[in-house]
Amino acid sequence: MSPRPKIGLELTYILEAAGELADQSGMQEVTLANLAKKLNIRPPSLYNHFDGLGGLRKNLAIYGIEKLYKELAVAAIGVSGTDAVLDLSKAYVHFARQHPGIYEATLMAPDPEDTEVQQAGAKIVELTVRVLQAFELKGDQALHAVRGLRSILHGFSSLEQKGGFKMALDLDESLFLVIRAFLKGMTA
Amino acid sequence: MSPRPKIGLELTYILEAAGELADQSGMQEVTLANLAKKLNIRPPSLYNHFDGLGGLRKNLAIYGIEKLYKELAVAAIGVSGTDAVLDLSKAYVHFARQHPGIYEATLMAPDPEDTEVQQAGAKIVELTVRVLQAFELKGDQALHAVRGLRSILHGFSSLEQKGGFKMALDLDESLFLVIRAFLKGMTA
DNA sequence: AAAATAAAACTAATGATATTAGTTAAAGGG
DNA sequence: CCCTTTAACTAATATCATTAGTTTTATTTT
Repeated sequence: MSPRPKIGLELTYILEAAGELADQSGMQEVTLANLAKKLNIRPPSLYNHFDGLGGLRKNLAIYGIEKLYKELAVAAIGVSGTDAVLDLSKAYVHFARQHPGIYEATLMAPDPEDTEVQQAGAKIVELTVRVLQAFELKGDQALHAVRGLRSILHGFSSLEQKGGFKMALDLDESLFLVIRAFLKGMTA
Repeated sequence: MSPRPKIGLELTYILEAAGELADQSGMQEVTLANLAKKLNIRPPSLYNHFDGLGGLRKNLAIYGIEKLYKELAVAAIGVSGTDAVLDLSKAYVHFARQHPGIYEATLMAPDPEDTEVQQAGAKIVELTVRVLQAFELKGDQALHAVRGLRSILHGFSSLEQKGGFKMALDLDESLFLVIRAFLKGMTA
């Protein structure tokens, strides 16, 4: 009933190529033309794998969010409390530094409200919730704290990437100080 | 020596049109074609005012940063300490909500390292420094704190805009709680 | 007032892009 | 061995940014 399977594998392969393109040259260079050139096929052939440029962006966003989640998940293993949050934070900014294009893609889905995109992001939220559970925040406090931590991590990564931090001041030190202050103030 | 002056005014007028376009339809819709249509001129005519699409993005970024700065500056008048930081934060997210496209443009300069873009951004950094001065942070602490506050404000605004906060939970309450926790932890 | 100048519009043409339509080759299931 | 489906292809179209060269027009200068 179906010849030439391995579609799932093929798509992953294409997304890996797109991810390399993004990391090397930025998201504005991941066009169907450039991606096709890298894969040695003609641009229209890509429509067999996803729905045009928008489809590519959506798939690449999900691919990136899941890739980020995997790295965050291993960073959160075997630690708890403040250390767990710091390790998670370190892993987050490390990912953004090592994969600037993929991280950028993470936020460039044509429709952020799309179910699949939301589901991928929800896993990171859940992970953050678990890591913050050790602080025994009561009621809505826990949910507010998740928003706060995510804001810090995304804001810091995004500003660092866009060259927002000009001072000659250690970046990781800034991050750790902010995270520690946030946790201290949240639990006090 | 010069006919047809008023270039400065013209450019501002064009940027206002581009800003409306951005706020109404998002930055992906601010193309030279769409902008020219809105202004009732032909796309090549825009090259008399700035250097192509990249030039438009750069100018719109500066325009947006300065517009944001003005609103932040008035919000920081007549208040000090925690209240000043909260008012500044409120004004920041309010701007991002009211002008999503212009806020987006703020981060879409072709070269964030560009001198003019950096200078515009520096004014916001200086304002943040002044607002945080009441906390009498010692040494590098003050600089780290500026990075922290900017990370929270940008991260929160960006995630809110991209639909990152799905929980039915008051947004402003989250922001104020995070800011308060950050300040408390920073000064403790 | 007339001429010179410079800004800012225009038309026309080019190249890159995404996209659609319709076609072809090939691999695996029946 | 044939059929079906996948995934490639070619050809054509529309939109976009951009460049080159031209024209209009207002202001400045003579």
